Amino acid sequence: MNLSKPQQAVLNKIETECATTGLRLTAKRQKVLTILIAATSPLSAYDLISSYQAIYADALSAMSAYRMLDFLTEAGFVHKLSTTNQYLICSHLTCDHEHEVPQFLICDSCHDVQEIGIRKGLQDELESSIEKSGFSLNSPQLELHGLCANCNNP
Amino acid sequence: MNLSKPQQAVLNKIETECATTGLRLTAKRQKVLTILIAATSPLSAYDLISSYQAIYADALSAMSAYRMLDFLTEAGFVHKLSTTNQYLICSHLTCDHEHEVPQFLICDSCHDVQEIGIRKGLQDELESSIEKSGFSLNSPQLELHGLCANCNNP
DNA sequence: TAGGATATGTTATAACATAACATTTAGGAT
DNA sequence: ATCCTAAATGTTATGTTATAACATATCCTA
Repeated sequence: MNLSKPQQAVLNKIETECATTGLRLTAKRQKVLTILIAATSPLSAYDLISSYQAIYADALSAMSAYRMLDFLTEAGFVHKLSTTNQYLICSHLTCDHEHEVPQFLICDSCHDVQEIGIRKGLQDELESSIEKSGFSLNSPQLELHGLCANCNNP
Repeated sequence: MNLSKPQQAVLNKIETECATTGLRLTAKRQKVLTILIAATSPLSAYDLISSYQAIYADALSAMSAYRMLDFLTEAGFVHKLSTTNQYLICSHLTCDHEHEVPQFLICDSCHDVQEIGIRKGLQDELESSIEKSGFSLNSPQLELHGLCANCNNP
């Protein structure tokens, strides 16, 4: 499967990180990851299974697909959109700055998804509104639905 | 089905609002709503179906359940938690202040859910970080996972 | 190189959600 | 009052998402 240069950079970065941290990026996991890196939009688990079959001429069971997705999500390489049950590569992997709370703008018209970084002030505000309750956050993720710039001005 | 006084107040408020706005709160919808008002934790659609059967000795089909839930969610009386596929009554219906962006703190240990209001500063910050992209929001909802105060200090 | 941990294979099924079309009911117009 | 229409509900079937349970293979390490 052919990746563009920036896509290849993402894959390289993940490979390096796995080598460093001891996470096992097996052949199948790498193939799944490659599909997600190359995808132009978020994929459902079953989309992924179809792509896998089409691209690698090899079956991927639902069970395996979900296991791979769990692994990649756990590791922070991939995000799951709970509101649409889809998966997408983290778009901030090759940034240098500190990893932030992922925040997704999901267009309900064209289904495009943009991952934006949460701003510091916002994150602070969010956390303070929560700590008051004695609640401790566990990697929050924001999914915001609406219309993207294109669909707003057709 | 017996509701506590504050629960009854929620139901009354919704009945009044429907009478005012012309929304049709049919008998079945009211029964579903009553179950959700009385529930001590969020319910899945199929939880609701079981409760309905148990309480009203009458079948509720999946199709109907989802239709009722859609209606109640559309109307803003009920929220859906996308991360857990569960539904719960809006806990701010009998507040006087302006209705806010719903924000949920979901405990991954005891599964308790707390609905807190988003603070003004946070909402502003959120919106400004989004408008920059030309994106227009459509009733955002935040679901934040972590551990509640009880589970933090057992 | 044996043994345990991690990953994957396999089968089945659970859990969540909606399509499509028929029928009933509520409420306004005449 | 009763007809008409839109909204709601009934019914059947099926699509979609996700996991349980147990078998087998592979990898690392002592």
